[in-house]
Amino acid sequence: MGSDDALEDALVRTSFRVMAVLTRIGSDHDLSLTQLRVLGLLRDRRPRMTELAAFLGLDKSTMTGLVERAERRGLVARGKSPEDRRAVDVFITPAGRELAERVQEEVRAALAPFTDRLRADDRQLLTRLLDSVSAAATANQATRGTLSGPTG
Amino acid sequence: MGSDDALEDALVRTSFRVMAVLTRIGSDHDLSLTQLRVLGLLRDRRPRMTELAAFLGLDKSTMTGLVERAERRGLVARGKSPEDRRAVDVFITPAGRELAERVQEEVRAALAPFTDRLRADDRQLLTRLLDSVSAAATANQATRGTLSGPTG
DNA sequence: TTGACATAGTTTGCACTGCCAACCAAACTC
DNA sequence: GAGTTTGGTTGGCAGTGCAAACTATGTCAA
Repeated sequence: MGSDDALEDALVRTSFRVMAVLTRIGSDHDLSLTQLRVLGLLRDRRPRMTELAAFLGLDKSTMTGLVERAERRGLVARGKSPEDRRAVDVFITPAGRELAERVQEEVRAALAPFTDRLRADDRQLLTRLLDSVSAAATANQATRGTLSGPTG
Repeated sequence: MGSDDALEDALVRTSFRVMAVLTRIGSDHDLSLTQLRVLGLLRDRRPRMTELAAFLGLDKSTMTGLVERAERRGLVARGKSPEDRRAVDVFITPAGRELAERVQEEVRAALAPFTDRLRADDRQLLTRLLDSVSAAATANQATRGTLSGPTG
């Protein structure tokens, strides 16, 4: 098999570091990791509750509370779909967008010190490699995500 | 400064993918991300409650419940320190160690498909670059973490 | 030695996260 | 139009995590 697992272990270690940064910055703004993701997702989407839940890998009942609290804070809003009167779609408010952008900047700034010690060409290389890994994960997730529907 | 933020964004994206894998595998074994970390940490340490909390960046009161539940499941145990009768140190049980190792293998296996599409030399390169980033993060965290602990 | 203060953990109370099962309402199906 | 599926909410439950209050032990100084 894959001889040694150094790469997998390094991915896990690094991910925990990154999540620690995200958690800290999120909590500075009273946002959980999940809410951070929601805000990020809504920046360029206007999904329905169920779609949002699928994106996040959460149960739809979890979304109700998540959106409800974010709505109470004025970060997102719910709209009724004209096509399907059952459906509720979720979108980000101007305040939510502003917060999402501020948080993104803070995250970038907080991560920069860790990546700055790399040379410019290494930075570019790392970006490419991570994108490659991430893309593989996405493709795989899409495969599984589809399965979660009606059948196998 | 750093011109574009592609690297920081790639780190965040990849980290979310990795955490999704960890979350899924953890939940297969009824373990939260935090419990996964606890078990991992205890594999080669026998810290006190407060040290453990500092490692994880959590409040000590949070540790009480976390350890209590893991102890109830027989994964960890508490021991009284002979030097300081206030102190409680935490260690992993054989069952806990076995579970931790099984989970680690599953995580490696689950991540392998994503990294396998890289060529061997790219894998090695990525490992080196991630370790470099991770090490920088550790140094930085150590600086902050140490302040709460006894000393440097 | 005693009194003041610091440290290690626990307890209590609170809000949030996330799941499941049950439910309602609107769509689709035959 | 009865039966089923789909979209979302509700209620109940366990776990996570924080903050404040508390107990017990340790430390330091007068």
